[in-house]
This record gives sequence, structure tokens and C-alpha cells, in this order.
Amino acid sequence: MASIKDVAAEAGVSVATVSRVLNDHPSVSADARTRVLAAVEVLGYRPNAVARSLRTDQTRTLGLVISDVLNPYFTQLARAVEEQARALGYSVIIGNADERPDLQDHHVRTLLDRRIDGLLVSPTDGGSPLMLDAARGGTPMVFVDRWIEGVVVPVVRSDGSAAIHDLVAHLYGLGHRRLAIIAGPAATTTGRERVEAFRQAMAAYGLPLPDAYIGQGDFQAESGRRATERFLDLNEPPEVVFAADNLMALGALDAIRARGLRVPDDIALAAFDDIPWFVHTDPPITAIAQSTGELGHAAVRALVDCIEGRSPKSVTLPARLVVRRSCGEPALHELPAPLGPRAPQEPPAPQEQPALPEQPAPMEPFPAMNRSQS
Amino acid sequence: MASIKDVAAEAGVSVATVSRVLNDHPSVSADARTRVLAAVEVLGYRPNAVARSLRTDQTRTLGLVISDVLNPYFTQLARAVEEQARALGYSVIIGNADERPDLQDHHVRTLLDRRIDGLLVSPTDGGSPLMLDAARGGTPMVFVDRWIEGVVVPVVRSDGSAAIHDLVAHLYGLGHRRLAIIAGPAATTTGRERVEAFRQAMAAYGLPLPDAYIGQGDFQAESGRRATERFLDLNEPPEVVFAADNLMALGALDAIRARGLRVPDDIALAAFDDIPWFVHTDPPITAIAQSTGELGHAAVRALVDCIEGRSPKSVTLPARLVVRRSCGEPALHELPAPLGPRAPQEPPAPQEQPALPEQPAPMEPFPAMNRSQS
DNA sequence: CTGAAAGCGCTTACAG
DNA sequence: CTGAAAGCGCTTACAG
Repeated sequence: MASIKDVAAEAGVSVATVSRVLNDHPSVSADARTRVLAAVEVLGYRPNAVARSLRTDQTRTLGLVISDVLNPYFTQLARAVEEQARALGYSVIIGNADERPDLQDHHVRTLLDRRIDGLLVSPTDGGSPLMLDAARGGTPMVFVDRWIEGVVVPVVRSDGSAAIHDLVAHLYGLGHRRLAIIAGPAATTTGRERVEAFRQAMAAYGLPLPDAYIGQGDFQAESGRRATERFLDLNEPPEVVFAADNLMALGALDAIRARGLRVPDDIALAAFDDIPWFVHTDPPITAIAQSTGELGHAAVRALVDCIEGRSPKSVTLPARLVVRRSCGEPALHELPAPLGPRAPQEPPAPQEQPALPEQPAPMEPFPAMNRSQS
Repeated sequence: MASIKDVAAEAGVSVATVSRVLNDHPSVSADARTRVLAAVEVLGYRPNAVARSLRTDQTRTLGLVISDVLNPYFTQLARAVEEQARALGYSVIIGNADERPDLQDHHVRTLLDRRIDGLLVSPTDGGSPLMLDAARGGTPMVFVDRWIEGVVVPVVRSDGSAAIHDLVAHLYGLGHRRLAIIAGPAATTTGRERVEAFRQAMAAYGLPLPDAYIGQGDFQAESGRRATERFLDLNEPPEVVFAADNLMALGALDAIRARGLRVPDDIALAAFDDIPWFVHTDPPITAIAQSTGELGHAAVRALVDCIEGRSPKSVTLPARLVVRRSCGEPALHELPAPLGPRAPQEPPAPQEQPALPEQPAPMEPFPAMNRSQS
């Protein structure tokens, strides 16, 4: 592979001059520029980014450590991250932790060794010493989606509490009283926050949330299946299962189907994180949608702010409830006309009845994707 | 960040010695080793991979250029690739082309500039000069899934012809005669091969395949929607739509649903590439499954063979039909008992009736995933 | 077993 | 505007 020396020789100038034209340095004569460009062309020269990085101490690369690539939510997030990074002149290297702290640590280490300019992470756990040290040591870092308490790093995430409250209101309105949740790992903020929001919303409606109705999952399908099986084995199984992410909802569906049960007649199902397939499942699944694209973009902007010495901002975006049919009767707007009197629902005394959840656009199966052809 | 010099100073040895212990070179005294290791510990030293790469001319990194990260098929492929690469001591950098040749080229260029040791690509088109030159210029390269004719590079892919033949047999057996296909881009091998296999299977059953029944898609959801709308606008719409990938099937479903039509009563649907959600769609979708995990693993092995000077092997894996309910009556084995005489099906004269497609395991929603905790 | 030194391919003051 | 030279952080013959 041709090096800058070869180009210099071919063009009859010094390597310094070649470097200058390659980097658009102003003080280069038109003549020199032309000759260098010609030489580059002739030799098919491409600058060695490794050498450049060593010299300039920057790689123009962002590391992104996500919890699970097979989770469409993270896949969309990764796509948005790459998109925004590219727009700002950075590449991104993705490390997939598969929800395993050891793998997460492996990727953080690898990324750090490669001297990425900054790290975007959606932590699987409380963070290894390596990651915590990096954060404290001044490695530009931003948390996306999940974060770690006590680490002073900007956080870009969704706040699902309001949407979860809307969900509980929706379920309550449908007459459901025994609601169960499949939680994510307690080691993650999203794992804890979603149960917490659910617990509070339940309390607001005066509904009990027994321990048996809190399944412990790990955000992956298999755990959703297991938790659901346990729910179904209960003497008094829940009327609704709320899965804290889309993969656990998939597992729940597997478990429900394996017993020959039907959704929502035998048991209702809702999920955190909306994905295009939820429109076409049997039945369509009520879900809480995040603005994944915006999240990814904002995270990159924050990280690049860190890197380039500006002060980054944490960002919290709202999530929203998308009502479909997996929890019972179709939402009001989907009925052709009011079919007689509805079962009267006492709104819980102290609580204001939440506004009706917004109507999903039926023709737009990618609510959270941002496919701008930038 | 501490450098090797700092470690040398701390340990009271030369940088050469530090380097030797870091690289497990045999000729280092036990004493020196201990002191170096201690110094590494004290300083929290981590070798600079950039400098090492510049010096050794290898990055221990593989580039993977895939057509679309949002496509679960490629996402699974990427996961398998990373898994195998890690097992062999390599990292992988993913470039997402989004089915756009310009983006593909951008990533190939970036990856090459970073001096990755080898390139795994699933080409979106016939290949840019840059990619073709790299292949000819001796950059270790392997094609996965899709390939480019005339380029002497190992290819690791599935051959779907037999499964497509099985699919047509299945549809024929169900009484369908007007079958349409949503093809992938003609610039891709999978785009061409799947229509071609379909065409041949149709011919074997004496079925016509009019041009109006060949929709042109680009492997993304939106194109599946558009193609399906055109089919439905026909005076004589097809009885079956076969989408050449799972995203176009999603689009097809959107279009069908938007018209208030039902699958399979009004129109049947089948897809290439099986994904976990196909079990839970309404109705469950008949699909052709690839061994995505194996594909990814084999591709990495071939590429690393190239890189490390062994002779790589091309690999072709079979795909298999997974019958579900989206094309009509449930498969035989799903019926409780034979319900009276079935509509008599004349097997096409010259053609041997293909064996009954295999039964999908209903409890295994991840047929193509390989989640070994290696 | 150990160290001094060269060199990987760049960029960038510095001097002219 | 241009070039010689230093140096980024490593590895690796080479000599001892």
C-alpha cells in the first residue's frame, strides 16, 4: 500500500507538503496541490488512519456499548447513533454486551485500548471498575437509555413514568385489576425505574402489586418466557402481563401460546418499547414507544460536545403509550360507533384520570425510526 | 494516559523489556516480569492499540459491511460474526450500508483507511471500484450472504433454491395458482437468485409468472408495501405474495392490513428469512429459514484463513421451509385429525412431488440464533 | 536475559 | 510556500 512517502516522491515534493494538501492546509501553492493530487490519484493513495491517529491523538471514532444487538430497540438506537456520528465526522464502533457484564467489560476495554475519542454506553450493570475509572479519568462518556447512579456523566434517556401511568390507567379502564410486570434486571436503571413507575401507578389506582406479580427478567426473551410461566402457574394468575421490554414480551407470547391461551381473552399483554412487528402480532400489542432516533442523535451530540470541549447536556425525552388490542377491547377511536353504554368505571378517587392515550398512526409502522436520507 | 515509557521507568527496566512481558515473550527474567506487571498495575497501564497496529501492521480487526442493520437477519449475522471473531482474537467494526451503495462505499473506505485486517461484505450492489480494487489488490475479503460475480473472493451463503421449490410445492398443494413475488434489487445476488429459483419452481409446476406478479423491491419494508399495493390494484390480484426478505413481508402486511384484507383468507403471504416474530404474527408466517449463526461463523473462519495465510473455503448452506399458517390451511400435522377428504391435488405431471416440508419446533422461537455462551 | 536504536506513517512547529 | 526533523507509542532485530 502506497504511503505518504511514495506520494511525495511521485509528486516531487516533501511529505510535509503532501500532508498539507491532504489536510487542506491553506499555505500550499496551487501547483504543488495539483501535483500532489495527481500523485494521489495515480497511486490510489489512501492515508493511513492508524498513523494519523497515533500522531494526532484522536481517532475520530466513538465507541458504543449496547446491551443487546438482537434487541430491535438497541439496533435502532445504534443506527441513529451512527447516522448522527457520521454527520459530525465520526465513525462508531459497536460493542454488543448481550446483557453480560463480562462481555460489556471486554468491549469497554477493547474500545479504550483503541483510543476511541468517546464512549457511549447503555450499561448492563453498575459498571466495572474499568468503566468507572474511565469515566472519572476524564474519558468523554455519555450514558444512553440506561445509566449509572453516582457517576457524573451526561445521561440521554427516556422517562417512561408518565406513559406507564397512562398504561395502568388504560388497563384499569378496561377493568383489569390483577396486573403483573416482568421487570428488567435490578442492576439497570431501566430495570428498576420501570417497576418503580409501575408500582406507583398501581398505588395511585389503589391496586395491590404482590411480589408474585413481579417477575424477574433480564430483558431477553427466554426470561420473559420463564416469568410468564410462573405467572400462569399461580393459583390466581394475573389478568395482564406488562413486559418491561419487547424481547421479554416475545418470550411471554411464547409461553402464553405454549399453553394454548389467547391474548387478550385469557390474559392481556403490554410491552415497553414499540417495534414495527407489534402492529402485526396476534393481537396487535399495546406498547410504550420511545423516540429512539432522537435519543441516539442527542446522545451523540452530547458526547461530541464532551470531546470537543463544549459542555454537554443531559436529555430526557418522554415516552408515549400506543394503545392496540392486546389488553382488551379496542380503544374507543377504533370502534365504529359507541355500542351502547360502557361498563361504568369509577375513576380512583384522588387521582386525576389521565388523558386518553394518543392514537397510533396506523399507516406508519416505524414510529421510532428516523430514516432521513441525510 | 500512561505509556510504555512510564511503565519502564516505574519498573526500572527498558521499554523493550516491558514490551516483551506484555507480549509474553519467553526471554524475560521472572524478576523483570514481576516488576513490570506491578508497574502496569500501579499505573493502570493499557497498551495503545493504535501504536501497536502501526508498528505491527495488523489491527486484529475485521470489517463487516452489511446491507441493513435494521434487518433482523443481518443483525443476527452480525452477532454471529462478532462472536466467532472474538473467539479467534479479533474485533469487528460494523458498517451499515442501509442498502445504499454510496453508504456502502463510505464504510468500505473508512474500514480500509483504518487498515482492518480483512473485510466481510454483503454487497448492496455490484461493488464500487474501491471495493473491487481492494479485492483484486489482495485485501483479505469474504462475501457473506450476497456476493459479486467475477470477483475471486470466497463466498459464504445460503442456497435457498430447494427451500423455494418446497415453498411452491406447498402453495401448489394448497391450491394456489397465482403466485407473486416481491424481489430484492437485481443488483444483488440474493435479489436475482430468489426470483430465479421461484421462476424455475413455478415452471416446474406449470404455473405462469407474469411480469405483473414480479414486484421490484429493495429489501426494505416500504418497498414491500408499495409492491403489494400494486399487486392488490391488479384486475386479477395474486393469491399469494412471497416476499424475498422479512422486511418486505412486513411492508406487505402493512399494505394488506391497510386495505382491510385478511391473511390467508384474502391473500396468502410467505417470506424469505425467518424471524422470531413470525411465530406470533397474525397469522404466523410461513418462511424460509437460514442458518444465520453458522453462516456468520463460517464467514469469519474463511476470512481469518485468508488473513493468516491459510486457504479459505467457500461455504454454501441449505435453507429450509418452515410452514406456518399464512398460506392457507394449517399443515397436516397441525390438524387434530384428517377432517374428511381433502381437495384432490393433481401433482404436476413431469415433476416429482417434493417431500413434505419439515415441522418447525413450536417451542423454539429463535431457530436461526445461536446463543452459545462461549 | 536485556537495552539502545530503528522505524511503522503520519502531523506540525520551526526555520527559511 | 516549503522542507527537514522531531515525535506519537509501540515492536523487534541486533548486539551484548
